[in-house]
Amino acid sequence: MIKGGKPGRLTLESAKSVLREVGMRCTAARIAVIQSLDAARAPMTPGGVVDSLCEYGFDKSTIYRSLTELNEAGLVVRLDLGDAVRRFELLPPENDGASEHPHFMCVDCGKVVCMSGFDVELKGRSRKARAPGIMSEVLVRGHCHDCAT
Amino acid sequence: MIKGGKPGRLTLESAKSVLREVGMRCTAARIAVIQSLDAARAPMTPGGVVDSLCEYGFDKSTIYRSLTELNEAGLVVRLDLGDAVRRFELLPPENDGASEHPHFMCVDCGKVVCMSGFDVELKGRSRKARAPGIMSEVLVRGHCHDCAT
DNA sequence: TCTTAATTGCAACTTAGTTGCAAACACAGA
DNA sequence: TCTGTGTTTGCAACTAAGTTGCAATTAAGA
Repeated sequence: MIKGGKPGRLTLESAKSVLREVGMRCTAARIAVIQSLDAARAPMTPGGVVDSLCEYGFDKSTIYRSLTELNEAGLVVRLDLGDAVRRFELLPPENDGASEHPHFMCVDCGKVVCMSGFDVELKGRSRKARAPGIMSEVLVRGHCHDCAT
Repeated sequence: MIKGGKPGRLTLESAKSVLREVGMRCTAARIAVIQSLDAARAPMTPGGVVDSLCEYGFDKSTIYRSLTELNEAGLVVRLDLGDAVRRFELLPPENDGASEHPHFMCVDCGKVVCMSGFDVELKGRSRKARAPGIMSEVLVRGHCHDCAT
C-alpha cells in the first residue's frame, strides 16, 4: 500500500515499494509516472503525463504502456471525466478499488477537482422512479468558482 | 420547435421546418443527421452517425460539420458521457437549452440512459466541505441492471 | 429563371494513441 | 558481485478520429 498522505509526498522508495508489492519491476519510467501522478493535485490526462515526462527523455509509448499497466495492477484508476479525454489518478493508500469520491470538472477552464468529502444522493422525483443500474462513479460538471464569477 | 414526441417519428417535413426555424438551409445531409439522431433511442457518437450515413454517400466531414452546426444552432446537445467519446442527442420539443436530467452510462455495455425523473443531491460529509462550483450536468457511471446480473 | 452565398465532397492533414521489434535493463540466482 | 533471462524500453511506423482548405455544387430569395 502507498504510504503517506498528501499528494506530492511520494518518495522514490515508496514508489518502488508500491511497484514491488504488485509484482512489477521498478523502472525509471514507471516511477516517473507514479511520481508525476502523485505530484498532480488533479487527475491527469495521458497527454499531460506524456508532456511532463517526455522532456526527461521518456517515450510516449512507454508512458502510455506504463499507465495501462499501473491501471491493470490497481495502482492507478482510469477516470472518464467527460471531456472526451481519459484521465489517470493515483489511488490513495487506503483505497483498494475504484475512486470513491465524485469528481467535479469545470466546463469553462477544464479544471478537475476531486470532491473527496462529498457523498452523492440520487433521488427519484416519483415513487416509481428506478435507478437504471448500480452507481459506481459520479461526475459533476459545471462552472467552478473562479469561472462563475 | 420540434413537433411530435417519440423518437423515430420525425418526418421529413418536420425536420425541414426545424432547420428553417433556426435559419439553416435544408440540405439532405442535415436532414439525414437529424433523422438519424431522432431514430436513435440514446445519444449517438459522431462515429456512429458517420457510419450510419456514409453508406448513403454522405461524407464524414459533412456529417461532422452538420453535427457542429446543429449543436451551435441549439437543435442538438453535445454530451460528454465520460467514455472518451462525445455524443450528440436531438433536443426534445420542450427543451430550450442544455439537457437537464442526469445521464447514466453502463461501463460494461456502454448503454446510455437518460435519467429523467431524478434529482441529484451532493452532501458534504463535514460542515466545512464546500462544493467546488456550480453544478450544471451530472453523469453517473456504473453497471446497468442487465450487466449487473 | 437567375444569382449568390452557403454547403458539400474530396483529399490532405493533424493529433492521440497503438503496435512490432531489436536493444537495454531489472533482478533472481550463482 | 556477476550473469542469464525474461521484462521493459525507445524507436519508427501505423491506425483511427476528427479537422481543414478549396473547388464544385446547391438552396432559396430576387
